[in-house]
Amino acid sequence: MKSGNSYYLTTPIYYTNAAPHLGHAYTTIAADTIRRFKGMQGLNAVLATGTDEHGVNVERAAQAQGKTPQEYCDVIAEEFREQWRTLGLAIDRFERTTSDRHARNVQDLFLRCRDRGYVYKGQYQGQYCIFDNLYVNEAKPGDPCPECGRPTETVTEENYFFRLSKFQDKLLDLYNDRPDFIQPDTRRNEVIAFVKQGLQDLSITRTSIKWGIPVPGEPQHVFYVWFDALTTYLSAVQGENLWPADLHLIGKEIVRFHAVYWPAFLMAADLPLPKKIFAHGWLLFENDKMSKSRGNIVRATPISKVLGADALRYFLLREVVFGQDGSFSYDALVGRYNSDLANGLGNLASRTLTMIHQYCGGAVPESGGASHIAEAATKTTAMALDYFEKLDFSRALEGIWGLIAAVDKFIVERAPWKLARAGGEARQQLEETLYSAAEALRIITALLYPVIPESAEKIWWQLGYTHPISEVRTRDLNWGRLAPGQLLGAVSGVFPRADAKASIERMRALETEEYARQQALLGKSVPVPAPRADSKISIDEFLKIDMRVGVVKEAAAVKGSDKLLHLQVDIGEAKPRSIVAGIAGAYKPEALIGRKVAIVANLQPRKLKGLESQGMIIAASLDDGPPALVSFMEDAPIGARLR
RNA sequence: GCCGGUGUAGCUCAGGUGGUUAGAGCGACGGUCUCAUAAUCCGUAGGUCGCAGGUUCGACUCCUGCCGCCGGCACCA
Repeated sequence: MKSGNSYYLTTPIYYTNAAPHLGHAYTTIAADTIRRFKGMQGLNAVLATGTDEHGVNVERAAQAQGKTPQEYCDVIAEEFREQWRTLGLAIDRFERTTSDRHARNVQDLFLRCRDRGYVYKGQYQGQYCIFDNLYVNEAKPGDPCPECGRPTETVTEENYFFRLSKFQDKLLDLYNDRPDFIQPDTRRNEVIAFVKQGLQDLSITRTSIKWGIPVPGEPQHVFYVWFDALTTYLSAVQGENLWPADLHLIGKEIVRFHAVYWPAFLMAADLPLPKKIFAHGWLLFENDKMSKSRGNIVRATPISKVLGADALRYFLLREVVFGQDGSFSYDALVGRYNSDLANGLGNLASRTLTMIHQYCGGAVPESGGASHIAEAATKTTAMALDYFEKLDFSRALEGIWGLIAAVDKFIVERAPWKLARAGGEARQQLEETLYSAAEALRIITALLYPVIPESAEKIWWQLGYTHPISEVRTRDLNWGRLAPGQLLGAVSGVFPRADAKASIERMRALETEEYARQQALLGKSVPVPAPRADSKISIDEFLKIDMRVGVVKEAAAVKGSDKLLHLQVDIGEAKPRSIVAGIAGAYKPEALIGRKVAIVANLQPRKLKGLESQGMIIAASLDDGPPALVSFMEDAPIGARLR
């Protein structure tokens, strides 16, 4: 049972296939912010994160470095831990899929599901690449392996299956009864649409993988990804009365696993379901998707080293609407930093505290404050708390900055420096002004603690407090709590203005270093799928592939497909080859006619959308980028062989 | 192809159930104060509200079609 005063939230557990980058940091920073906010509400907030360490990719990465999987994972898991430490994130539990208690949990969950009749042994049939030891879930017989391009083989093996098909109605009821279960609504709608079209049973074990948690009593079976990974949410707080989780914070790419599979597993095991799943959007880098193949992944620590972790936290939560995709760029980051943090909050703190030192001997003056500022502060507080509760961070921050602007304006209107010179009756006005500014600053600072904890605490000390800001509760946000007579601490700038050009250069330089360091950690062959030593092929093997120069005679879009073009390619044979190619995203049919291309001529024909494809067009492409057709600088004769 | 979302100032975005001169923040430009981090504050410039029709006395706001972008499914990988 869960204790009423607690709030348990999780991030996904991160796959040890990659080193931590800004995307990981984004989720974890948001989670840390929520955790602190819940703490401010007086709840015992517990944040769990961790690492997903099983599977073939990890096994292979370890092997490439001559390490055991466990040794390899120890290094990467520590890298994640260290990352969160460096960023000052308050991680309460760090669960690894390789922990003993987790293995027992996965096995228990499995047994509970099996005992209730939701698990059965069946035949898995699918495509498998022997070379890469990889299951290609959606591939059809004859399809190439996405990793190495070799043909996949149809394998049949004995697996355990989970009866996901039994849960369609229960899941739909769940989404219907608890509209907040999946947020934002667009994700919810997608999940409902997905479940409505029917669910297939899920293979949850494999026999060909070794690096994983064994099925009880049958060690040749090992649990496959999601059954293992999702269960860490239970393992992380085992025996702590914290389950069910109040919030699973995830990225939108793993919504299905959390919103469909996970509740089904739990229902099957008769365990309570998490309260809410919130999927945030992707962080783009200067409007492009961050991906390994583009080489535009950014890491968090270089940013925090130059502008501070709080600058990054503020930027991510202010600039990006939580739940939608957002864009990171160094320019925008520094822009936000200077305009909002340095000129806005930092400057307000600096001017307010300095004036109290100069005009009031460093003690909070005696006053109730100006009523319209008190009102504005009260309104802003209510609004910001409401937005925080809804995880609408950008709106909350926007509102808080409205209050900062109001106080700045008020200071200029009152001109305390003039009041101080005037003396006499102006004294009371001066004190009211400075009390208002200081009290507003106190409230603003406390409200911002979940988002910028380190800087908020600095301002907090400067306001003269001796207890940590983490002890502030929402009721303390009421106007008038700042005690007159309280002696301020020494003033020092919290967000010094940044030279845009210099700081960007510095961040870029550090980023390069950090990238190199992480690459070394991972072993070179992991991030860039370069050919490995044992993947060399003989010339004979190569010559089996018959590549020919051809010219496109006809090209047309394929009905009912976004990606396919149907081409007629002349390679000097009696009849042009009919070739179906997935290049519609990059090429208009008419632009291809007459173009010289390279094709693989001895590929087994196959049917795509009812059209026979008698070959394959050679194109260069990244995982997620548009393909670029191979072409020739010099005139290449039709039918010529490539070798 | 089906479903959903979206397209408003240079940038990021607000604009319940249609109604006087379409807003904010940042950026730019001009000015001001001097407590403060060349900060603050005041002001100015800048928008055919994706395009084309339609409904209406009147549409950014409703309807239809088209175009662009994003996502889900299918498909592909």
